[in-house]
Amino acid sequence: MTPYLRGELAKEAGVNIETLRYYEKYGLIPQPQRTSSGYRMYPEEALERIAFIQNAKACGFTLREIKKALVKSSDGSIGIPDFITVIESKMAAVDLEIAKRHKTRTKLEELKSSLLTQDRHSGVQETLDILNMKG
Amino acid sequence: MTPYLRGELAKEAGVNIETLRYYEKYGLIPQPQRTSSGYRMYPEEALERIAFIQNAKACGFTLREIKKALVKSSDGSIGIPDFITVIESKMAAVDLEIAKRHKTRTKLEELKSSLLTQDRHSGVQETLDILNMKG
DNA sequence: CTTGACCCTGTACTCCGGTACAGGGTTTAT
DNA sequence: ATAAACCCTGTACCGGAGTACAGGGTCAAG
Repeated sequence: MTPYLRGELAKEAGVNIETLRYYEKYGLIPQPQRTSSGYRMYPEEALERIAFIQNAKACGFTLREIKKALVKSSDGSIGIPDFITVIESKMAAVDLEIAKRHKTRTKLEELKSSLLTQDRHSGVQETLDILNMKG
Repeated sequence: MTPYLRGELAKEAGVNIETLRYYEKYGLIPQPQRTSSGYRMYPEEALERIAFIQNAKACGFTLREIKKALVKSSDGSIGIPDFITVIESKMAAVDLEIAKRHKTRTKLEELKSSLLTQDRHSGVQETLDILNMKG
């Protein structure tokens, strides 16, 4: 099965075929070998690399951050303590996002209950007024 | 004080001056009257409209959704029950986002503790392997 | 030997919510 | 009268993560 052509790898890894070209240009995956006619031939490891990227993405890392991690790791210049710092700041960012969404949810609940306790015959203007409240 | 020029309204509403032009083109705020020389003159209501938009944005509505709501409300064709449905589906969406972020957080925690319990002399490859785990 | 499915390249476009800039006109104060 | 501080327009750009398309080349099957 290995090596994979671009379409095969894309299918196997569950990403769009163009994404592979994008990642390559972005520097997230190394330039693969080519056939004599210029077709990309990906080794088995490419599949793991893509999986790694998807996983890191799912952890909330941006491609830029993933790239940095990959580059640093090939240097060997980053250690576990640094990595933990990165993870901790990412955790803090995620916490912030969660808090923000909780606030949003509260707002929405308030809005909903204002609507429910409102006069049955009031119109939309009042709805807008409610949404208009500073809060 | 009213009517406001564009810069005045922007300052008063706490948005960038260009945002007003953007909202106007987008159809979120009506075309204001103009002076003979073409300057926009916003009525007092514009301020409320901007506040409404900011508020709805803070509730997690996109500009597109806000526009839809505004358009419908000027029709008079949307009632409170519809609005409640909209709010509820937005709440569900927010809940989903919160859940997703909780999952992310868990992943990050796992990753961190794997690193902490790891052999002090292990390198980055192991770290990458951890991130590489399906999960 | 032609058809179809693949591959190559570069470039442009998508969404979202604006922001910035160039090249002018106007208004206000001095 | 002139400078500063506004305003006008259209258009391009930002970041993030791709996606789409045009205009070709290649490979395997029938």
